Amino acid sequence: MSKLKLTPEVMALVADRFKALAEPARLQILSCLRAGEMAVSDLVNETGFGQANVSKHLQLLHTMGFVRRRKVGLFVYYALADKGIFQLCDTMCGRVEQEMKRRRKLLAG
Amino acid sequence: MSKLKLTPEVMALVADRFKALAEPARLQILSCLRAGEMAVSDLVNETGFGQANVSKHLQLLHTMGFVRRRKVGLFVYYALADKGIFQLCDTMCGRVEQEMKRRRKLLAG
DNA sequence: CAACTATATTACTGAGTAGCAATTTACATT
DNA sequence: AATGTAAATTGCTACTCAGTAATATAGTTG
Repeated sequence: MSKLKLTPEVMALVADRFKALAEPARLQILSCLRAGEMAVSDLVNETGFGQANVSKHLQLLHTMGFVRRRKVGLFVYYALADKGIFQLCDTMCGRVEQEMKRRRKLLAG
Repeated sequence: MSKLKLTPEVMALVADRFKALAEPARLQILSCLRAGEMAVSDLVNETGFGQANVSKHLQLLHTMGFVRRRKVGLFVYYALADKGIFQLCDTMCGRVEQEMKRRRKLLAG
């Protein structure tokens, strides 16, 4: 319960984490990882993004604590660090959904 | 329960909303609004940001559905649109806190 | 209507970063 | 050791956007 004080410094840290999720490419990568652990090359194939690109996105997601890595020989397997990411994405997804519903109702009315 | 399909288009919308929260200035504005409805000029005084700057941030937050507006004479009062924003920010704040705890433990050990 | 005030908008500059190509690093196999 | 492969890193270009100053818009008051 030790509530963290919302100093500008803490807010910058929070903002950094939101920024990590503020990129469709990274959301897509996280979405892929929902199915389970995957190597970088798998994610490259799955998403169609370039290898360097995927690698950089994964570095950022790892730095921000959203994914964990596991090295096996040449391969590096990435996986979601915890379930908390779902809550964040699902909450935001719900907001989008609600907004679309409101929009539809407005057009219909 | 009507789960929205995670098409790239939907993910872009979700990313846009995360992006709105991915800015310390906007988090600070939202944090101010936690105390209650405020006019633009109040937020300018409270945060120390420029008027144009605050206005632009508020536009974006409004577009993304995070704040509602209410015009009274010359003044425009902004307020948090709902409680859902707390959940998002608090969740992210919790992640930061947990990370700092882990960091401290690592240094101590 | 003229002067004033709160907010919004516009035009601009500088900083950050996504994406790509090329290279490097790390490990494996022969 | 030499070759091959997966992932990381680097250098680059193009684009986005935060912040600011100046201006425009909308409302109020004399």
